Amino acid sequence: MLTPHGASDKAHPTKQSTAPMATDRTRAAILNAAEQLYAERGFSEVTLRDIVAAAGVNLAAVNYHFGSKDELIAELFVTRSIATNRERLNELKAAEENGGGRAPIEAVIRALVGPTLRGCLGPDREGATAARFMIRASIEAVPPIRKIRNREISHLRRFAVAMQRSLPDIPEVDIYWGLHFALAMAHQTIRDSERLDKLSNGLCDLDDVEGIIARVVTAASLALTTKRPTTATAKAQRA
Amino acid sequence: MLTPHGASDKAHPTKQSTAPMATDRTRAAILNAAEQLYAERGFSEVTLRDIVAAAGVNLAAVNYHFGSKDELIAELFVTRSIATNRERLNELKAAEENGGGRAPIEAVIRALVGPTLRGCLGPDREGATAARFMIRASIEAVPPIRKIRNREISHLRRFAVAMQRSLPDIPEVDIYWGLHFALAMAHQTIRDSERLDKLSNGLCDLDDVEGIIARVVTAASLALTTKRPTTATAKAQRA
DNA sequence: TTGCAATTCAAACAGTTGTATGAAACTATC
DNA sequence: GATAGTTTCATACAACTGTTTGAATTGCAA
Repeated sequence: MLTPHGASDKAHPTKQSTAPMATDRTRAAILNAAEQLYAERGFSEVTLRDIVAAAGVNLAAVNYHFGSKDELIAELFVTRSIATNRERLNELKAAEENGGGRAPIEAVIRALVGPTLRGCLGPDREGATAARFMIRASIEAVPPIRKIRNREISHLRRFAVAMQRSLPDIPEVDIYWGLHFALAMAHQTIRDSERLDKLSNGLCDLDDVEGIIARVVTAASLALTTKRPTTATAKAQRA
Repeated sequence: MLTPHGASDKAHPTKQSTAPMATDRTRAAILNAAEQLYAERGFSEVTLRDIVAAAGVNLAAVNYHFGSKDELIAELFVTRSIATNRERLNELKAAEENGGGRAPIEAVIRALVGPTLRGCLGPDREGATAARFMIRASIEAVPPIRKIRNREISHLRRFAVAMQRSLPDIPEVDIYWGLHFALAMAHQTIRDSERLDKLSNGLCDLDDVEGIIARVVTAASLALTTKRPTTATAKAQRA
C-alpha cells in the first residue's frame, strides 16, 4: 500500500486490525500550515512547497496523506465550513430560545455575521486564521471549493427562515436581499478593511469588532424593516 | 529596435519622424481578448497563451507590445479605471448641478454604485466586460494592480466629500462607513449574484438593474440617515 | 526597386508547478 | 530479532508558466 489519503478501506475510519495510523502529526502540520498560508496569501500565491516548508515535512507527504492539492484544500474548506456554520447556528439557536422561538431580526443577523467578523477582525487572534481562510475561499473560489460551496446555500436558507419568522410581514424577496446585503457588508469589511482604513485616515476603528458588528446589523435591519421608496419615487430620484 | 511597449521615446506619443506605428491592430486585439478572458475567468485562470489564441496573434506579441504580462494587466486596469471613474464623476457632477452644488445623498450613492452595477448586471452587454474586469481586479488584487489601486482612494474621497456636503450633520466616520457599505453591497451583488439567485430560487430578479441600484441606494442611505442605536442599546441587543 | 525599421513568427528558454517513484526509515506485532 | 505494514524522504517527471531569441515578413520612404 502506498496511498492512504482518506477512506482507503470500507467501513470504520477507526483503527483496523493491523494498526495503521501512528501519529497523524504530519497530517495535522500540513493542515495547519496550509490554512495559515492560504489565509494570509491566498490560494494562487501559495505552492505545495511553501506549505511543506512551513510544516516542516516532505513534499511528497501532501500527496501521500491527501491525494492531491485539491483534496487538501477541499478537506480544509469542509472542516472550517462545518465549524463556522455550527458557530452561527449556536448563536441563532440561543437567540431563538431567548425569544421563545422567535428571535429579533437584529439577533438573527448578528448570529449570521458575528462569528466571521469576530474571527477575522478581533484582536484576539484565536480562530483568526480559520475565519480568514474562509474569506479567502469565498473570494478566490478555486475549483475544489466551488463544488462544495453549494452546501452553503442550504445553510443560509436556515437564516432566511429565521429572518422571515422574525419579520412575518416582510415579503420573502426582501428577506433574501437583506440577508445578502448583511453578508456583503460583513464580508467586504473583512476583505477590504485596509482600503476603509486608508480612506478614512484611520477614523474607522477596525479593532472595535462589536462596534462593526453593530453597524452591519443595524444597517441590514434598517434595510429590511424600513419600507423602501416606491418605484415612482425611485424613478424620480434617478432623474 | 526590438521593444516599443509603451513610451519608447520622450515627448509625444504621436508619430515621430520615421513613422513607427503602423496599425496597432494586434495591440488592440490583445487588450480586448485579455480583458474579456480576465473578466470571465479571473487572472489566475488565464495564461498568455489563452490570450494570444483568443486574439489570433503570436505569443511574443504580448511582450513586444507591452513588455510583460504585468504591464499588460496594469495598462488594462489603468484604462478601465479612468473610464469608470469618469463615468461616476459625470453622474455625480450632474446630480450636484441639479441641486445647486448639493446633491441628495441618494443621488451621490447612485453615482457611486450605478455605473458598475449597470455595466455588470445590465442585459445590455455593452461595457459589461469592462465592468466585470474591474470587479475581478478588485477581487483578486494581483500584484501589478495592487500598486495602482491606491489612486482609487483619492477618487473615493471625492464621493465622501459629496456625501458629507449632502449630510452636514452626520459625523464624518459614519460617512465613510456608509460609503464602504454602499460599495460592499454593490460589489457583492455583482460578484455573488449566482448565490443570491440560488438562495432565493430565482425570486431576486438580477436582471432588474435599476431595481437593484434602488435597493443598494436605499439601504445605504438609510444606514446613513437613521440614527443607529446607542452603545447601550447595542450592548443590550448583544445579550 | 531598394533599404531600413517595425512588426510578426516559430522555436526554444529557464523557472515553477503538482505529482509520481522507489528506496530508506520507522513502528509494532509475531 | 525478524517481519510486514506504515510513513518518510530525495529525486525525478511531465506539464505548464512568462519570457527571450533570431530569423522571416511586412510596411513605408527614398
